[in-house]
Amino acid sequence: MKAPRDFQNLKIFILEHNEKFPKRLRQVAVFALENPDEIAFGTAALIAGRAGVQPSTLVRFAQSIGYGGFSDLQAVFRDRLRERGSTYEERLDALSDTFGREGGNAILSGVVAAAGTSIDSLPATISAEEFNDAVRLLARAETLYLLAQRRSFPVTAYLAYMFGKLKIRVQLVSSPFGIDVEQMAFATKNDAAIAVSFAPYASPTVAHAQLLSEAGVPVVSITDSAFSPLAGLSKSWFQVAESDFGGFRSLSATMALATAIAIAIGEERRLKRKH
Amino acid sequence: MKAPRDFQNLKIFILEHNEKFPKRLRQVAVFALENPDEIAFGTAALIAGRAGVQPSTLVRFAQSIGYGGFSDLQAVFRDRLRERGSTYEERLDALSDTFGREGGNAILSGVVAAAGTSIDSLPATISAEEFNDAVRLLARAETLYLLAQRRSFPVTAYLAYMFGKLKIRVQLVSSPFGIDVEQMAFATKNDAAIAVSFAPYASPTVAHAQLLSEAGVPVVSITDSAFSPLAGLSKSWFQVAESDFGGFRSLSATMALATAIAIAIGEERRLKRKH
DNA sequence: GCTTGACTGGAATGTTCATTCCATTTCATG
DNA sequence: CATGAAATGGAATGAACATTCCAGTCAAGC
Repeated sequence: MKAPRDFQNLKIFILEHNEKFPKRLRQVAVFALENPDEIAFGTAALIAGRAGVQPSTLVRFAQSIGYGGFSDLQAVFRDRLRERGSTYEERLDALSDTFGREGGNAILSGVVAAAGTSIDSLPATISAEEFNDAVRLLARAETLYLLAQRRSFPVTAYLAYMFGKLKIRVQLVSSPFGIDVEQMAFATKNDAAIAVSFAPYASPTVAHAQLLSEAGVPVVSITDSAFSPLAGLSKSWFQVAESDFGGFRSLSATMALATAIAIAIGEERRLKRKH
Repeated sequence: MKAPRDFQNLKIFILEHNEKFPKRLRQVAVFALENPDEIAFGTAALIAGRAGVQPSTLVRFAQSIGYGGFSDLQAVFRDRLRERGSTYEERLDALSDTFGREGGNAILSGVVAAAGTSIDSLPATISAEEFNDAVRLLARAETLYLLAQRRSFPVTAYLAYMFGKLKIRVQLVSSPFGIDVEQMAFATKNDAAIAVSFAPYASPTVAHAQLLSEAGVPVVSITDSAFSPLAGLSKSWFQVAESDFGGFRSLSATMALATAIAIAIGEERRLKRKH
């Protein structure tokens, strides 16, 4: 038996052979895949204790899949951690010193790091419940009104495209024709709206959201803080904290959230239709 | 002397006190900050060898900043690696099993993981030289023509907004009026174009890019592979590999790249103006 | 129900480890 | 140049380590 020397393939290998392992060795296999960090850092005695086996069993396990011993196996788990690049936050820190001095490479890495940070922190500010509630609310709507201006406009443009593909009726309320208010007059409480705005909040977006909200149309917002004027008038709202680089914010995390919302609504409708 | 027990602050602490350390201890301090992974995994003897000091010096260093010993210090470096969440790729792997079964949370995490993967892989496909060349080319242009349709349209919408703030003249060639060709007739070789398109390549975008290219207008493209029709007719082009989740691709990485390009062009123009 | 081979627990072993200790060197200060 | 404290190198030490080994247990096959 010869197991691969890299973590990714080792994982697959172990999963495939899991049934063939005797009781205690399987115990080790399961523990290893579930607690890879423990394997990487712990000592044989410590890990064995946690996994409920003898240290010798760890060695036997490693040898049974073709490694020289436990230490050999541990090296694979350590390399896994080593090859994980540094955190986006660390990268941003490192770049903040050199901004302006270096060439375009620093700008690209900086924006990438900022986008990464934003995406990293996205799940933290959004609870599964809120997300599901909002999705259910939006999935019920006959027509979705999409509200955004300026920097946030690309988000609704993308949503409009996605909803189009999902065969969900939308009204993009950011037309250059100035008939926004007339458009929205058709909205009823059987519809719903998605409003996107970040500080400094574009006044048309807030006004439109207000108008719809007062007409009984449920509004779901994507914005940047609890102090946003959108937060108060929304049935539910999502906080997205886009990290900035040199004062510029990308839309990476907001786009990811928008994508998730669109997919989730599509999924919700698909399930409803089945019943 | 009492140094913090978490890596982030320890790093700051060491940097601040670096001058006060005696020669060998400073050697250790520098090595530790430059090779944090070595400290996390290596043994005292091994690390000492690499850093050019005696093992005892490592222990002395740790003790001099208030730690019990080297092992104590090492624990901080290990926690740093532990607390780095798993790779986006791993998260995607883990989710692929459960897609569809779980609720909206899985969808959100999935899209987030896919966006993270895309952003992770962005720097790999874009060399600093190419990026700088493209930026210089675009920074020279009098007017920038932005070409995109459908899914890629939000990217140019965002670019139009960014360039507007940077006081750079743009023409968004995706108007719903059908006067695109007439618009582009004004373009000269002193202008430039940014075209964005992914498979299946929207034919108007390709046609417009072709038109401009033949008129001697340099075109820079953002697309998804070397087989893209945009690749051939562009002065330079960027490859963005957006990972998908359940068949849907977000625009997170593309947005990050677009942001970086816009900032870099702004920076380039600012520097030019100074001279 | 007995035998055989695989599996497992736990003590034994030799090595490697972080740490301490002491002799020597270095450097600032008078 | 002399003196003392701080800094350093390197051997000494005892604890902790991975690994091996062996006796005991278990289950399958006849």
